[in-house]
Amino acid sequence: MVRLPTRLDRSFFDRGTLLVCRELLGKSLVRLDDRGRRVSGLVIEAEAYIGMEDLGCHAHAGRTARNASMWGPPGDAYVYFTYGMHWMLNFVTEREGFPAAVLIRGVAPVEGLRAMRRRRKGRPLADLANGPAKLCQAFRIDRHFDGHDLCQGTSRVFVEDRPPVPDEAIRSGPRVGLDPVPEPWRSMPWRYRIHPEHVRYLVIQEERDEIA
DNA sequence: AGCACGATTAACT
DNA sequence: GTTAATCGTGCTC
Repeated sequence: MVRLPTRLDRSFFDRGTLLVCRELLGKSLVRLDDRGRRVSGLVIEAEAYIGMEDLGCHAHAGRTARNASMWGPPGDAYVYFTYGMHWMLNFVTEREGFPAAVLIRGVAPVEGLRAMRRRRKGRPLADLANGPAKLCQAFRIDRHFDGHDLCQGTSRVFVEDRPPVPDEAIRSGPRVGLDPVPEPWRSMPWRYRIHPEHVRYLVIQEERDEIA
C-alpha cells in the first residue's frame, strides 16, 4: 500500500534539540511557490543551538527583536540575516519559552531543480543547496518566514516525514563557524550529517524528478 | 547617529 | 590557503 508523505507536526519539534536535529536528517524540506509547485530536498546536515547557556547560540545574549523567534513554540521557523547578504533557516525546538533551534545546513535537491538552478544562477547540482545560505536562496526563504508556524496546514514551508536514517550512516562533529566562541561550546559535537554515500542512496529512493 | 560584527559564500592566489 | 562582499542588528555615545 502506498502511504502519502505526512507533514511533521509540532510534537516532532517539541523534544530535546539534539534528538530533533538527529532525526531531521533524511526528512524532506518542502517549499511551495505561489502556484503550488514544489521545491524539495532531503536534509543532509543540521546543527543544534540550545538555550542561553550555549555561548554559540544567538539566544545567549538574551532576547532581542532579531532572535525572538527562538523563544516561540516548537515547529516555528527562526530565520535570520547575516553577513550583510545571507538568510539562515532554523526550526525552533523544545517548549515555548526555552530558546533553542536546529540550523538547516544542507539539503540534497529532489524536486524543482529548475527553479533552484534559476535562483542559484545556474550553479551545478552539487552547489545548489549544500550550505545554510545556499539552500535559503534555492528555496527562496527569507525574513518572510521568520516566526512562521511550519506545522500549520497553510504554511508554504514545511517538513515531510521519511524513514529514519540508520546510525551507521550519520556522522557528528563540532559546529561550523564558531571560531570566537569559548569552550566547551565551540567543540560540542552538535553538527550532524549523513554520509555522502548514503545520501546518494536516499536520493535514488526519492526518484529525483529532473535530469541534472 | 555612528559603529563593529556576523551560525557565509564566491572568487581569488 | 586568503579575502571582499554587504547590511540588518544591537550596542554605545
